[in-house]
Amino acid sequence: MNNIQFVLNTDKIIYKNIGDYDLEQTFECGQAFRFDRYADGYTGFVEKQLCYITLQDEKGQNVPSVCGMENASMTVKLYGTQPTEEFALAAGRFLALDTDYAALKKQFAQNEVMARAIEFAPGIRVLNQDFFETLITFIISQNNNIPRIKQLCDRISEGYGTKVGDRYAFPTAQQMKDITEQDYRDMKFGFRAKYLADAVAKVLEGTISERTVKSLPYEEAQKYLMQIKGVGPKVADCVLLFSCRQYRSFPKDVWIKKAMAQLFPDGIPQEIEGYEGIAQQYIFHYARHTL
DNA sequence: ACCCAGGGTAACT
DNA sequence: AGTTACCATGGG
Repeated sequence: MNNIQFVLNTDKIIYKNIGDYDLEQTFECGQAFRFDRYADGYTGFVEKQLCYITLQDEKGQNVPSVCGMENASMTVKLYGTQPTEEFALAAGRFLALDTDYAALKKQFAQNEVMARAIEFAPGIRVLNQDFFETLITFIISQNNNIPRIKQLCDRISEGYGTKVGDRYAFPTAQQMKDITEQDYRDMKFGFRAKYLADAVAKVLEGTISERTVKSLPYEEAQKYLMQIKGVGPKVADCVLLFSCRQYRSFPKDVWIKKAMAQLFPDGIPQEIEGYEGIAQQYIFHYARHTL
């Protein structure tokens, strides 16, 4: 774990000495569906606050990527509110600034194939997103392509989320409580309609609680999430990896299955043990852009 | 028109 | 335990 070093300003937080980071690799690698490229960076919601995220090189110049740079920084500008120290820490965790990626990558790169995948996209970070949003968006993701997943996530946000500035936050479970299965069908969610209704209901009635998921060991947490209709091993793994810090959770989609067969015919290399999920992001990105 | 998508379920061997 | 059709929709 790293210490998160930051400076609070009136409307923004500046994180210092952040190590390798690439905004496009991080926000467009299929882990988050509600961040948009804007000006020199990306906008989206962090902890229900609308943020504008940019990276700076050692001279303070905005750049899309700071891989290989010393003393790079990240700026998170808030819309219409003042950052607190508590928010700065939470946002830092969301953005994975508290995790020592230099050490992880050094360990992974002892494997030759992993070294290649990391070199291809050294600025990927696994975000730590909101539990409920991650659950819902990855139910939507099943048997669906990324552009359309984004579209459907936007649709549900614009219909039921809180408007902040000119954008809509992803709705809470409470905000989604009156959406019926038919409503989801009318919004073109297709066969996922009943899955979404079940997920929201189980979260609201407490059958699925965020606190419980986060307290359980990996295997039990996966089974626990699979109580929800339409949540199988892949969706559960995505939720655990992208919102519960279960870094050994290894979502296996069609791309990863293809990539693993080709890149690692002998199975998962021991160099990534314990952090298969983080390693998986490099492999996923590498596979999608080269295979 | 055609294939496929960051899959899951149910109904089969 | 390991296959396979089917599910809705629309991006490319």
